[in-house]
Amino acid sequence: MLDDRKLAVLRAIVEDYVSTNEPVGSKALTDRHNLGVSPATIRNDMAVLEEQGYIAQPHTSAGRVPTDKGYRLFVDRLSTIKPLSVAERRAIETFLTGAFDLDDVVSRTVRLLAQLTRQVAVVQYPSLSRSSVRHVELVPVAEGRLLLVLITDTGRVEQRVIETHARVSEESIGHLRALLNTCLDGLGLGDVPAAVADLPDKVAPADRPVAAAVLSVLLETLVEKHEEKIVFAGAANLAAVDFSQSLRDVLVALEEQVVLMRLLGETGDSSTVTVRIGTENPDEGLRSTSVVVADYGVGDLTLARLGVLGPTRMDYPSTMGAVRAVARYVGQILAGS
Amino acid sequence: MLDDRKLAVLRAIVEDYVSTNEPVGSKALTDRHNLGVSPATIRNDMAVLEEQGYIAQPHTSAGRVPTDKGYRLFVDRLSTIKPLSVAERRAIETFLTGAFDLDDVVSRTVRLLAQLTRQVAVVQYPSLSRSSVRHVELVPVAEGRLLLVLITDTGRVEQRVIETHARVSEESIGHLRALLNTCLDGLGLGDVPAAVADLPDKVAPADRPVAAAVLSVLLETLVEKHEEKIVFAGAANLAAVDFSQSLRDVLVALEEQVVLMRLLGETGDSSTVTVRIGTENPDEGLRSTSVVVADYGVGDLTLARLGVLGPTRMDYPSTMGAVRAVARYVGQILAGS
DNA sequence: CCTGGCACTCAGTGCTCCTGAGTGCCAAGT
DNA sequence: ACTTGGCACTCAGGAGCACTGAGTGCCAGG
Repeated sequence: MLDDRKLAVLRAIVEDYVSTNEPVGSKALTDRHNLGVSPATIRNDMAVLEEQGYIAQPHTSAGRVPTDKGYRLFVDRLSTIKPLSVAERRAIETFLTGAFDLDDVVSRTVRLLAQLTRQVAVVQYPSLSRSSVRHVELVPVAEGRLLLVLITDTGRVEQRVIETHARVSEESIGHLRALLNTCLDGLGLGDVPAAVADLPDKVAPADRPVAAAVLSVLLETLVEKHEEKIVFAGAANLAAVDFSQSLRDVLVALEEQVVLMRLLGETGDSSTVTVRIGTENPDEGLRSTSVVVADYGVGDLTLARLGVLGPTRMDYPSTMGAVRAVARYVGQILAGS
Repeated sequence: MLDDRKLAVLRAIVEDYVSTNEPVGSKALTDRHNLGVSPATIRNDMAVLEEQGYIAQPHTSAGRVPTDKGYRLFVDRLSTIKPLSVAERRAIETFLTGAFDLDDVVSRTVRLLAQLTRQVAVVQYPSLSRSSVRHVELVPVAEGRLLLVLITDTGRVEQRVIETHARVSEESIGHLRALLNTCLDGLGLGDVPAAVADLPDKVAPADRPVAAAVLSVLLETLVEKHEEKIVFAGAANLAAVDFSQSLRDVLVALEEQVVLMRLLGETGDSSTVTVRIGTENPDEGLRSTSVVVADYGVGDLTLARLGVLGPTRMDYPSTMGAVRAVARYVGQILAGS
């Protein structure tokens, strides 16, 4: 259906259009790439490509521009992920290794990725549900108030205040703390609800009300924080691109946590880097953008996702390279800390 | 120098320009405001106002536009802060009262303020240094590792990992924890360094190395986190305004923590709401924006600042009203929790 | 199947002209 | 001394128009 030369033509069109941001014509193509044929031949090929929906003309007397379908083909079959340069790798390393807590890792990552790709970077916090309990702590903070601190093996720390309505003795707290830790330590957070179910029976009857309060808050925390936090950076890079009037829509979308979730979330398959192009995006305001997403995690365990959002007209190979590299490094950093 | 009518003219110009976003001419002024004089008279007044630098013409045959100096006069002498409507107050209340931790309060606040003013909202986290210690907790998380958790009376929780290089007995930890809490409880964070200085002497000799490690991390935390966190929201509202090509500069500025710090920070005086207009701003990229800032805190204690950033052409009375109201409510929320 | 040639299309540019909002100034009125 | 109507002047922005040139589609010949 599409012979090799036509694919080469499509590749050339994508590359040229990405770098110049102008519709590319048959003449320009033969000049810049040595395809070994004349412009007229190219024109025939382009006519076919257009008929199949891979490219389009903004207006009759203009060159061709790749369609979403064209980019899709390019990403799937005509390009390979471009590894980062040594300098870039080193930059990542030095930039990320200084981080001292999870917030810091995430905020550095998102800024780094934005800078590296000159686009908008999006990073999801390591999912609570996929990590496991390292420690649970109960701290009395005031009369009738306890603080529950939950520390996970990914370095995430959640804290919540518990209203006990009654004074609780140091001793009871000690018991509860010990009980919680022996039962939950090392448990995957997803398994906590089950493990918690039969805990009340093991508590001295006098402490039951307090235990109930603590456990309900604990479960609440797991559920609530399951709606995972996502941050982004590099919005300024959007202004550099010409988004006609839809820039506003894109910014609005970025500020919606829910939209960001979907943005990263719905990539089902397990390849290293996934790309969603233009109208493949679920969200209305992001129809003219593409998203490059990768999982990150420790070892085989996927903790969360990160990615980059930019115009469909983006340098996919490089962006994919950057996203993949950063995802790997973040995994290493998390594993090491 | 400027009689009452000239001031009225300036006020009218500001109001009209803010609402229409178009240079306002003498005719339009007499039509929309009943000033009781003819356009010709207004023209004379406008000539004077222009000579004094309060207004300017974009080009010869156009109406007048307020200058930064004009807005300044308007804000200082020609307008009063406009209180929010009842509906708006209620919205604030319902929006903020659901918050369950500090992060939540801040993130709700910033989104609320952005929505209320239809501009970019900026909120600074309650400053660590002005709050005081509610509780210090030490938790062993692994062989040779302790977690230090610092809880302040503003609900802020800081945690850091301490490498002790050696196993520490539960007992030693208990001692240290008790010691820290008795010495530091209720202390302003600014006073902690001094109080910490003579702590090592009170520790059993065997525990000295551990204590030293803990204290140094504690001090580090105070210093590092003193660089206070600032968040913003509502960037999408910028796109609605026409910032010529400087939108990019504004976005860049917003993503720089340092710039945001300065933005909120350098308002010296103690009036409820301060306004910085256009070129009064320290930062290069924000020369065409104005900032409306207010302190917030509990009682007389100022904890931090929040504010709004928008085009110099903004509705100052309403914006100031919204900022002031939100600042008060946040104070109440923080006091109540 | 490729190629050169040719007629055709049309966005973008530069030009002029025109309109209308708005000004500044002046001389007359209160 | 201030206000006012009148009037000439300015100039941004829009409409109309011709021109240019990049780019196309198609066809006949290699």
